Amino acid sequence: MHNLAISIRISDDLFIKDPESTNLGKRIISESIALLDELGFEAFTFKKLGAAIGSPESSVYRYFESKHKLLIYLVCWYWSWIEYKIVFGTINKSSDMERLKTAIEILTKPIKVDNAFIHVNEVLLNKIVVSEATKVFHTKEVDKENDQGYFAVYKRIVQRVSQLIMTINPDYKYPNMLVTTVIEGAHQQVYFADHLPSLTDKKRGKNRVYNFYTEMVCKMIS
Amino acid sequence: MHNLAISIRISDDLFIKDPESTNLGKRIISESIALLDELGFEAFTFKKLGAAIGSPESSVYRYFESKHKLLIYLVCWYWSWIEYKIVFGTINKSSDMERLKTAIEILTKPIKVDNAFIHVNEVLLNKIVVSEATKVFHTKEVDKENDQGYFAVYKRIVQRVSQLIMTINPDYKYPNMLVTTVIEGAHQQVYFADHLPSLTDKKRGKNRVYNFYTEMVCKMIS
DNA sequence: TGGAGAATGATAGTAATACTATTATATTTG
DNA sequence: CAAATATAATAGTATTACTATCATTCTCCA
Repeated sequence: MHNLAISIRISDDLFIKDPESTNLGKRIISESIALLDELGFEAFTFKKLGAAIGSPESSVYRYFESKHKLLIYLVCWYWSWIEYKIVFGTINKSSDMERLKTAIEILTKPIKVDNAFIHVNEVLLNKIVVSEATKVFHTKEVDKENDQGYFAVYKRIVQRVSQLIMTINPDYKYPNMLVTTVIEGAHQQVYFADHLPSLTDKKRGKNRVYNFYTEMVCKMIS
Repeated sequence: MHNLAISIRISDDLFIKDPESTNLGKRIISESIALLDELGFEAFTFKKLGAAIGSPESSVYRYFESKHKLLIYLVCWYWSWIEYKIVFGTINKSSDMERLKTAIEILTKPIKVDNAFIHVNEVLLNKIVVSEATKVFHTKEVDKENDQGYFAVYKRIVQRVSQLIMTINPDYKYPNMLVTTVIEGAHQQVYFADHLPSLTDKKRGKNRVYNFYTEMVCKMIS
């Protein structure tokens, strides 16, 4: 169908050798997604990943310095992909309010596969982001890694949506708080639905996360 | 001042030997809080903790099975303490709305030391909860640990506040989502203010987290 | 007061993890 | 076809997250 000549560009600092540049690199990406989903970040090791792709762990280390950096790489990839979806999804909308609602939809509704990137399973990657992404910045190295620019894409998405909000209501006081509350909250509700259902409201149907956070944004900025 | 004969009761499953029952146990608690704050969960080890209290790591293992269980213990202790503050803080209020606002205040405003528990520094413990608590349930063992009841206190707090909301507005559709969004969001905003300031709205002053989430709850349930 | 039982200390050991290093063998490319 | 590059195969290291054992100290109560 639509096979665009688009590739997601990730900061050079996140890898030793660009995994997009070789076959082995792409297998590292696709298998690490599968394995991270299966084992979780703690039990995931480069040795196991090596076994999964039929290569020694030393080969993986030629692409990524550590499993932590690999996780950041994947999360960055995810947010870059989301940013691209937001940009292209909002470009043709006729009002800021419509643009805002589309952005929230992309950020809160379940993910669908995107065949434009064959070695990345976006549905699994979203699951990983939902369950593991907090570990990316909840470490003692946050400040250093923030200085390195690892969280730039995420921050840019927040800025974009905040700016939409500020266009709609220039007096609104807490645009960043509202946007991060929505983005992180949405992931949290999905995780709770799977593992701690009493912490969410599962009965409210399939679009409850989208409905809840859309209503939240509308009420807050009006 | 007020030195109540109250002690926080934690589920037996979280420790091998009750740390409240001995002097060494209490030192394990107080030093683990200091060390976790200093090193972060990843760099924290029982060996280092042993060194800090002048005991071999094997002694620490007589109290806690693993550093993960110790973290859960501390987080549980924290939420039990918060629950006690909510219960006693709301008991004398004259309306449900006042009770709700008090609960939100306790959940979103900065923590002050509580001299009732000498071996626990609640301010540090709150910092640990803010930076490390997501690791408690973002593991592959969530479901098992949930079955063991490790998250009961947290869930009970969510239920309490949800019920307050439902008393005020029995038609409100998403009480649990709203409450968890507030609790987790408040911690997140504090973490962002320290490490990723562009993701929050620091300019909005000291009570911005409380103000933002109080406004959110009021607007959402009205 | 003395002795049993419990708590702690001292020390050792193990499998796994998160790497680094080295050399040999493919594979690509000019 | 040679040179450069990528990968495989293998080994090694410090640290982690434990478990095990035995000696010492403390405590409490008969």
